[in-house]
Amino acid sequence: MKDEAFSYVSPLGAVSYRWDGKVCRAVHLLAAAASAPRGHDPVRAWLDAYFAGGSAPLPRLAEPRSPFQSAMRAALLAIPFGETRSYGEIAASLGTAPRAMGQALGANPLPLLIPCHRVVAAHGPGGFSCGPEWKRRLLAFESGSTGL
DNA sequence: GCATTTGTGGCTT
DNA sequence: AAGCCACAAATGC
Repeated sequence: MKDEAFSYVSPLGAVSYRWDGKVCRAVHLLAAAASAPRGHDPVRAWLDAYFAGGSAPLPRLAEPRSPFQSAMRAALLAIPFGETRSYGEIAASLGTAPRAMGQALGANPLPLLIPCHRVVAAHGPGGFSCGPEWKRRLLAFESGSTGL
């Protein structure tokens, strides 16, 4: 299968994702702008809807590497738009340790699609795989889109 | 109140 | 199998 790398230029930055025509295999948040987006795929539709300030049904994502990531994905998707959960909350929800959550989230191949940016530390901003600025940007965006 | 240490469970190599 | 980690809660100061 040919997983093509698409680039989506969002108001918050450039997002690169891999779409093989059926499922979204990976998502990567870039630091700088990239080439103009070109394909018509559910991923792009979702991104468009998301950055429009709303939520949309996720495209078909690649299956998680482990069952745990599946649960983690569900737990993350359960977080409402514009809200944030702590690692401890998610960890407790999954019945695991907070540290495992950090690793699992960090190993998450599909950031943004899976709202891992909505997961913050209990007493701090936490971290982000694709750069803390993205997390901050996304949270600020969601915060402004909802209550404003 | 802030700094350090330990407990913890999954992920990467 | 061993090391690493995007945390949290409990001490120590």
